[in-house]
Amino acid sequence: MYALLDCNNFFVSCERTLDPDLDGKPVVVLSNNDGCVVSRSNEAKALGVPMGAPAFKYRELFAANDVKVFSAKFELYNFRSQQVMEMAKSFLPDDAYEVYSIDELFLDFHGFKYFDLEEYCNKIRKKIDTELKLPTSIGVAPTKTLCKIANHIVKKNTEQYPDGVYIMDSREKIEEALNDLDIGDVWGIGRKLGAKMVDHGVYKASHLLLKPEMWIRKVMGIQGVRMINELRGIPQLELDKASPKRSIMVSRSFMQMISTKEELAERIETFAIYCAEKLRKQNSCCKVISVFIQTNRFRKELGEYKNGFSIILPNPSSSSIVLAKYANSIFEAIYKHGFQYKRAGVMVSDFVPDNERQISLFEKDIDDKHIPIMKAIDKLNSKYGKDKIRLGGMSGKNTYGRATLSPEYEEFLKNNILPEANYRFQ
DNA sequence: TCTGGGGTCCTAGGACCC
DNA sequence: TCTGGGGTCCTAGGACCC
Repeated sequence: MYALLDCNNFFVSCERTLDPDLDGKPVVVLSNNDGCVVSRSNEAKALGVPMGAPAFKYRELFAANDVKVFSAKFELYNFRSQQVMEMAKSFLPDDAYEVYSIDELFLDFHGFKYFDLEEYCNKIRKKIDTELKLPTSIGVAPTKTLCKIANHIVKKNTEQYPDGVYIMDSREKIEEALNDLDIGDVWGIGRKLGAKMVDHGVYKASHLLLKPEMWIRKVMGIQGVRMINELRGIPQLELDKASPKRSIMVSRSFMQMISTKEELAERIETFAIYCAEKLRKQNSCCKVISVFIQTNRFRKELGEYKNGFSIILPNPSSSSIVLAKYANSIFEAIYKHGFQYKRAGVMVSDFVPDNERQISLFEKDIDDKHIPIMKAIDKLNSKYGKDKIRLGGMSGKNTYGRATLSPEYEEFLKNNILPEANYRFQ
């Protein structure tokens, strides 16, 4: 059996660890630039605030219902996430887990045959709840896809499962769950596939199992075949071990649109430098760097332009200086005057370990010279705080709108050295 | 006025090879 | 008038996830 441990309303729950007065009140957390709702308390959900709701459309509802609104504090969420993961992992043998996202952890209960899993999961949950003040749900089932569903069931039926644990351990329980579950709520069915399924009369998860495998294969590809096996209780997906990332992206939407070339160039350079720092943190060098820029897709009347381009580096690099230079040269090539830009980003990919760099015979390799400088900068920044040391030209302006930091959070930042995240970021 | 920021995997189709 | 049949590798784009 596998389990999925999932933190309930994670970002909101993190806010409540700083201020218990928020308990029982409607609370939402907003994305960067205070743009979208990315986490909602149960009370906020009950008021009809959807996930991803643009904040400006809900200001009145927030005010009318005294909803507490917070800007995202990713340092805090990462810190809490690591606390949860550490605590949960301590209940399992080495490597019998997969950190799936900032608030989700898969557990592998292989070898727990003689354990009462319900009782054991309760123990895990209670410890996290009492010591960290973070509520979680645990779904247990024979496959990862069914764990997702078991977890979903816990969250939907809190009165029925007040302990936050559901064990899906029989044919009948699985059948019942699949009969109840809308096809769009199956892990791996998104908006497009969901619509297509409905067109073909597949409304519930169980309907999918009635379709011939050839049809599944044609409509959904190989993933679909895996999915139906997982739904039948035949494991197709193993736990992924923590592995270095295969690509790294830094991108932002700008609170105010950017119309000068210099300002946008500066942002791109900053993004490239952040990419380089993340690369060095996982001891990788990249072979490819890409840059994209785009106007506001919600303001088409201002004119639309969107472009991006990748180049292969002469030598794999993790140098801030090198990556900033190439990012800028791409930017020069794709920039078009006369538009107001809303969003831009830099992505690096095609990694090699930094001790296995294959140096081009024909290009001079300057990366080696940069490495000592870079490492020194990284060290100073980790000691004294992000961006205390910067390359000349890197923007020092804070371009985020982050209006609603609380005094408790200022206090929290003062008292904690925040570790880096090493999992997928929400 | 105001609409996030990351990631992964798969597929189709083109380039190229013999 | 006639115009192979495979393979492999790479890339862009689309789908999904949180």
